[in-house]
Amino acid sequence: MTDLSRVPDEELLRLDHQICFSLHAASRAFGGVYRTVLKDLDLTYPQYLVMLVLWEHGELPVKRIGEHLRLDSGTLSPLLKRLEATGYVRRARSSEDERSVTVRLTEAGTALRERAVCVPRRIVEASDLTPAEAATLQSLLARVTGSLDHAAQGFAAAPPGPGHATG
Amino acid sequence: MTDLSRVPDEELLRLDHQICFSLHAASRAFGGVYRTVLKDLDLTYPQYLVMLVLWEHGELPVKRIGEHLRLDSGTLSPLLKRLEATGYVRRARSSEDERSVTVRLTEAGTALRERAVCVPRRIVEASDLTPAEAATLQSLLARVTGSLDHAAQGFAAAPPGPGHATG
DNA sequence: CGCAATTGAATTGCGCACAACTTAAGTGCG
DNA sequence: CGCACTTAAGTTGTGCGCAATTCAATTGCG
Repeated sequence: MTDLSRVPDEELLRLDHQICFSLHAASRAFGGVYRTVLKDLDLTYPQYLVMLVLWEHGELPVKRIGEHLRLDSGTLSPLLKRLEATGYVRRARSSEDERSVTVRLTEAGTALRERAVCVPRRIVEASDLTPAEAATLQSLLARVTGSLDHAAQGFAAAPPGPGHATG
Repeated sequence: MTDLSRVPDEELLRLDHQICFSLHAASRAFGGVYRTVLKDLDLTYPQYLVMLVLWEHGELPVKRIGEHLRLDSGTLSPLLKRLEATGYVRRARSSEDERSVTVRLTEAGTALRERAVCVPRRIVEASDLTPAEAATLQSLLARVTGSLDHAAQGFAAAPPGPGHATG
């Protein structure tokens, strides 16, 4: 088991280049393929994510959508306006709580699901991963995201503390 | 070995939700941690990537930086202007080829490396991955990026061609 | 040489991500 | 009740990422 504390900083600087850059590049590569595939549906990639959430859960307040996707109103408000302009969703203030805005699918938005059903297969094929690899990748990413979010919380709590290895 | 063609579309739609979203979320989670860690250095995450390239390769034309990071001048031009405004790089037209702009580190930019050396360790610790896991993740991401780029090329080359499944 | 094609940066326009702030609605405690 | 606090959306400003366009410099070919 490699002891991280023994690896010199200089080397980590290169390793880091590999990992952070790989993730950055992979994310953009996915974005590019989604962009191509989703063009026919008049959706961007983040808009597609919102539609997936709505197809799965039905109507939701903006807040809930944000929780599913970890996005705040600063990102979602204009995005949802564009989805509404395209005609896929409708936004309406909740009558029970006037602060809340409920987003629900229009007929066009519901119907779009039929046309979107072929998207995942095209992406998975383009990625050229076996289901097992995809599963490995997915679980590693989920773990990393959890750890990083946890660490980010720590940063907020404990300012510029010196090396506090999570272990 | 799971045969992808047997998995129903409906299920893929959910699986896809998992994979694409995981990557998206992980990328943003990394971004958040980098943002925190890099704030002291007056660098954004993409600016940090550029600095890594320059620290490794010395002065480079914009074109070369773009090749290393897969970014075009539309992204790099304003980013490099900001790096120049911060005082980390200087841009100058090449005398041999007036079309080309050479980017080189200033003293401050070179000196920054010393202060950036601790960044990777903090990120790796925050991600809570073992070196082996990091290696697995990195290689999977590299493969996916390659495949996706290749597929994207295919989209460009063969416009609305009939089913040319990548196999 | 002369002119079309190519190349490298930069610019413009759009959309996403996020921080910081604003506004309006709900909640709670004295 | 009244007033401070919290919460949900929205707005503003900055910085990516990318497509499309522009412009100048270079290259290539007749």
